[in-house]
Amino acid sequence: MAATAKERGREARERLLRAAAELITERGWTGVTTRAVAERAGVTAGIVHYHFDSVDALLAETAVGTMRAATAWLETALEQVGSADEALTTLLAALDSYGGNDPESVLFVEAYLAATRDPGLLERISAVLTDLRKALADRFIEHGITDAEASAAVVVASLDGLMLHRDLNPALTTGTVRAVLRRLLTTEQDGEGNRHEETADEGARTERGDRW
Amino acid sequence: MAATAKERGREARERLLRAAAELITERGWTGVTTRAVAERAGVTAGIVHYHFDSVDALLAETAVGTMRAATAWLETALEQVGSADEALTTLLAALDSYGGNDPESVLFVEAYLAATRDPGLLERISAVLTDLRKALADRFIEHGITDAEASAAVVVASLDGLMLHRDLNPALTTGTVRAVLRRLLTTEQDGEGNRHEETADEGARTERGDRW
DNA sequence: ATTCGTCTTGGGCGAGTGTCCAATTTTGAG
DNA sequence: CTCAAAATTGGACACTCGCCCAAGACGAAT
Repeated sequence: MAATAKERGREARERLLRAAAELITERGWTGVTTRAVAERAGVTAGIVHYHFDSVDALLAETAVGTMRAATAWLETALEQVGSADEALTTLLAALDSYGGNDPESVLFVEAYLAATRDPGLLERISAVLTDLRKALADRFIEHGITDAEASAAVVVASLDGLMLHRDLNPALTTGTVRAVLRRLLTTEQDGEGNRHEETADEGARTERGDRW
Repeated sequence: MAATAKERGREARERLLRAAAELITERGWTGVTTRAVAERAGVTAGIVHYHFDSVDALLAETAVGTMRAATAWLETALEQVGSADEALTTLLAALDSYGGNDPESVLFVEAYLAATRDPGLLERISAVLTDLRKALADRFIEHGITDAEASAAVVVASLDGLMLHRDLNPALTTGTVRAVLRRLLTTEQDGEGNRHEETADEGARTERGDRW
């Protein structure tokens, strides 16, 4: 067998995946073309159909892979969290870590819309998000949050919505959103005061004037 | 001048706008073509560039027009609302009124993503959503909701995120979401119990097993 | 040195794209 | 009836699209 040839092939394949991810956010799902992907990856156009069955197959694999990587990172980050508030902060910080228009988040939404027209893609994406929801719900359960699964589902969905709206609404700063979202997290003994288990780290991560 | 001719022209123009709106949700923003729009509108392809400067101009006008109409309807609906909970119910019901994949909501998201690549479109869309946010915030203020503007902004953004996720998560029913979202609406004297001004109409609109 | 498997090249195919425009039809105004 | 404005037609332009494939490149195995 050809160890080096196979290796180089794998590398080209991965460059194509990365190039496709960039182009999805830049041009939109249906706006990504064979030749544009090839050019950005530094290969010729013919290569694309050697490594992938079709452009749609390339886009689907790119999207699922990118989403899986991003959520896997989030899930391990959530494991090291000491309170429900901190879990919320972790999620918001992930969005915050990018500039005005986070390319990775845009890819998420492009993938959702593409899944609208591709049942196979829908199923693969559902699996990715189910895992993320479960990871967040587990944290919520652990810290006694009421209605943990439903709360986690709404929070995860809301994050995507907030991402879409951040360009449309200058007032949507991380700090503001955090203050609102934490209200939907309540604990059992929350009846007398709506206070949360940990309010100490209030403005801990708001040091930068982040506008996400 | 030609009154009837002008009238027919106006009608053709509006048919093009409606056809474009359908195709945006079916094929995605960048997947809409001159000829497809013309065919669905029942006119020849040349007409498109008689009534519109370009395909992008047609798409932008379609999106802004559709969004403006939808939000205007919502805004008047919100005016006749008697409590903050009822405002929430009104918004959720708007999403709920459509089947598995609401074509109008998908158009919203397609427009957001398109606005990512078109500053002019971004500005027009921002104006539409600012009005909707303000209408909701006014209701919240009227009924003593804490942090009204921020809460309204998060709710409106979350709605779009929930729309995207409803196909990915069978558990996201209207009733479940409502129960979670209402928690982020708190009033001044909410300190002793986290109860809301009106809890009477709890399951009022959940009669159908709606899955949105 | 020859064979083999893998990857890569570059060009070509038919179909589809946005946009334009001269010619034609429709229609109300003079 | 005549005429000009508005709306429409159908075809053409120069590209770009996804996909395919014969031909070559090149290191590894024999």
